[in-house]
Amino acid sequence: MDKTFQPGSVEPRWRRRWEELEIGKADVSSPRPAYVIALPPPNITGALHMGHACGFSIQDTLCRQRRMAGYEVEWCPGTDHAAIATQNVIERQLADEGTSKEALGRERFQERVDAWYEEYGGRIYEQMRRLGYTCDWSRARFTLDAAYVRSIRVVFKALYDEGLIYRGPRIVNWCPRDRSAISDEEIEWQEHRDQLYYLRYPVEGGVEVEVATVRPETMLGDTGVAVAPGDARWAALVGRHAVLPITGRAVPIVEDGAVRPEFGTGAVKVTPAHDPTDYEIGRRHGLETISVIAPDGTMDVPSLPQFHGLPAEQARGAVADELRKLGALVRKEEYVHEIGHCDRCGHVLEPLISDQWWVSMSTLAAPGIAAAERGDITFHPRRYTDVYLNWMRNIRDWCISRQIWLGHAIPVSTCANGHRFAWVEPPQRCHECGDARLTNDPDVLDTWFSSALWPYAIFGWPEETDDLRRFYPTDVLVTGRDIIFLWVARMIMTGLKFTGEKPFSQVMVTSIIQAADGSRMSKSKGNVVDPLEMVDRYGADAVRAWAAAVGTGNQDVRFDAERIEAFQRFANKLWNVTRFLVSRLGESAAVPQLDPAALQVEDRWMLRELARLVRDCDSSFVTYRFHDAMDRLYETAWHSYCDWYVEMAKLRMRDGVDEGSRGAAAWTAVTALDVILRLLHPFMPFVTEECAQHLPDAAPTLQRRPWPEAELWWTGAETERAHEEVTWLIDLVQRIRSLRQERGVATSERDRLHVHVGGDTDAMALDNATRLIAELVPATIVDVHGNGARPEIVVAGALRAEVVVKSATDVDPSRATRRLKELDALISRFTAQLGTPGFQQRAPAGVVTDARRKLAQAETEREALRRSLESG
RNA sequence: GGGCGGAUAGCUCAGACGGUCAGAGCGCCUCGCUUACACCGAGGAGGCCGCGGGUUCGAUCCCUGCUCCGCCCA
Repeated sequence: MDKTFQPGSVEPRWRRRWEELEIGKADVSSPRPAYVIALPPPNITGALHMGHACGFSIQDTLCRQRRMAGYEVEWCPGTDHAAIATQNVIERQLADEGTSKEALGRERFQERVDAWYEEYGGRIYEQMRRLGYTCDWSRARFTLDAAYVRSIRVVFKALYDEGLIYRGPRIVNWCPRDRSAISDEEIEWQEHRDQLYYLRYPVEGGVEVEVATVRPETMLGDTGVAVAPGDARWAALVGRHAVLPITGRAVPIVEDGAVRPEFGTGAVKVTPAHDPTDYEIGRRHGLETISVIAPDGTMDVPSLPQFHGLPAEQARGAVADELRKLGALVRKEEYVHEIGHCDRCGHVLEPLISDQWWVSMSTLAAPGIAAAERGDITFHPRRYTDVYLNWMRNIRDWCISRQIWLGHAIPVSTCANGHRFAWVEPPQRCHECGDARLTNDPDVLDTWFSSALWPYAIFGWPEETDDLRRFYPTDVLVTGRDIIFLWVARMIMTGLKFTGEKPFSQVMVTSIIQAADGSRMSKSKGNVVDPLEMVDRYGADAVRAWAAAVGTGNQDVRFDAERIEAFQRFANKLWNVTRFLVSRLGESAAVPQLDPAALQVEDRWMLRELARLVRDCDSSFVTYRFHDAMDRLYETAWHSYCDWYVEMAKLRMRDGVDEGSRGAAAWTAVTALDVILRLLHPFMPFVTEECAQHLPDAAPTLQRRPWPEAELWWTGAETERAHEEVTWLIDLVQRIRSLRQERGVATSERDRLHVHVGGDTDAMALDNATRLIAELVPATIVDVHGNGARPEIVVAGALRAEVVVKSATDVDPSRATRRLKELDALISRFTAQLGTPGFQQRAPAGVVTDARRKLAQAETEREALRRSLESG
């Protein structure tokens, strides 16, 4: 065995083994209970990022644990066609080649897309394998698979025929670069420093109204002026008309609650065609909607050639100049505000009126709200239930059409006679009149529309497949909170609607991984961390353990590679303690038969620690708090097991000691390590497999070993007693070590320390305590009485040690004095607490007796210390 | 404008029926290459648990106000 754990050489071997054994492949006909996770499909052409590494690692951990616990696990992987992102990439390529998709035509464009998928599709699967994920690759799905496309059309047609999908003109967030609508959830807000322009419009009757705007160019499309209801500054003007400069249009002045009186002058221009709030105001007051910006983001005002065709941003200055000439521009001031950007391409969004397809959401939302309210679907951490419900209760209709070429065509045709209908199979004739002259809708569906069916469409819905019967509904969905609305809510709504069942019962929301400075990781900022680079540097186990440790908390995390490095060391620690056992017991030796009578207190202490660890891990899986599990595993494996148990049992594992005692130590050491490795395996699969392989009775993979359970006797009364006393002993050893170092005794000097151990113990014979102390401190134990030295008293629980360091003349009372001060503080604290009026009556009995016991203990120790000081 | 979350050791973060719960990792200081591990071991320093009120026998934890910092929605 190598002296250090080498992830680079170990990992490929185990990945192969798992593939050969088809660990991830689910058997649809097995009698075991099913446990199912649908992987949130990453972009097929994308690369794994830290967010994936975090969420996917957590899913693999869940799956590995359930396999060990006896479930038939189906973790269905898949990829998403990410329409806009992919189209952007290919359009850039075409531009580099000096051509465009329009020049290519739809068919040849599609060929380019297919070639791109061919080349890059599945690359992300390879990356996932590097991290040891055990998805069921045999069932991998892609959102453009023929069967999947059919599922989408079935859903679309059903919603359409029911009247829940409609088409109509509305204001949408429009991306001029993608030439497509974008849903509310896909907007990225960024702060901009702009100018706030104050404009003066003449009002009928010789007065004026002054409005403030950051977009003077849109005034060409103004159809009103609005003020807050009851605003005294403008009340006199309400109901009259303002006359717009440049266009000369007369527009009404109205009162509307959406106007914030503190903004600008309290009066605002209203451009219903180019601002969502103005659109609403316009609707409320019956204002005209005049569009002045084209879908490409340029001004569309043929009657004003000086502005027509200018990009809106340029037109802003031009219009402002003209207004200045007309004396309508009062002043400008700097103004900071947030502007929506397309989260796919980053371009500034332009609110525009356009014809789009919509899903009416309120009827779909109601069952989704009820399911969460009833607790049929629960979120972890719990607070996300409220986030979800809040959004669902205020849900707005969903714009599902996108004006791009790539993706699922909207399955709607219109015949020459004007009949419009939705279809599942591409039609030859009109469903109503049979006319063969059909026009297909040119738009495609929002990618999230297809994702909304993911948990059941992957198993073949609407066909009644075996997979669907066996694996749906799924158990848990693991994802980041940024797509609770985009995706989770929509899966719940369509799942309930079309399968009659909730698509999953648990939603596990993982932390978002931020850059080290707390900003968002993004390619454009150049601050992304590549998970594979982390795997290369620290090993896959370290990256996965990190994911568990940071991924399930309540908070977002700032990325810190040192945290990963800590788990690399942990893997090495496990490796080395295994190496140590193997060196003492021999490679693949049989597990020694246990003779319970030969168990020592430290063995029982370790078993009790193990029992607690098993219990804590189990509860962490129930509550989805993996950071707790990781914490406990790290602590128990490293500190309880390596630092204390193995050190205590070391002597007994040498040759030539009593066979019974040696056997009990070996049994306990192997049992404990085996349990730790199995508990840790879902989190750190590689190192645990590799270590377990060197232990007796190795299985081909830990995935075929059962999830550990604590034996009842590990927590029996005898074990409890032993555990308590060994805990005292550990405390005592730490105090003696501390004392020694304060006196400048080198760690390696054992001959100069003299200790006499006394006290009242039940489970532990004093000579046994003496043996352990000698080993652990380490020290040579002699009875200090009668040699003239003045001992210092160290107390822990019922154990007491009289310690002489170096010669008697060296004794420095400062330590004892300091400890006395601590004890005094402690004693006065408990005395005060016990003496507080009401405490003894009102506090729970346990707290009171606890306080009394601790007070008594502190007093005992103080007495002992005082005596030792006085005797000197 | 509305809603949510956060503020704990130098850094990154845990924390609990309200009662030795003030913790971990990293960093720092002092020892030590003791036959598993220097990717290590031993010891140690370091915190008015953001600020002000309130509830309580008792508050870092509950309530309230404030100050900063994020995120979401409009």
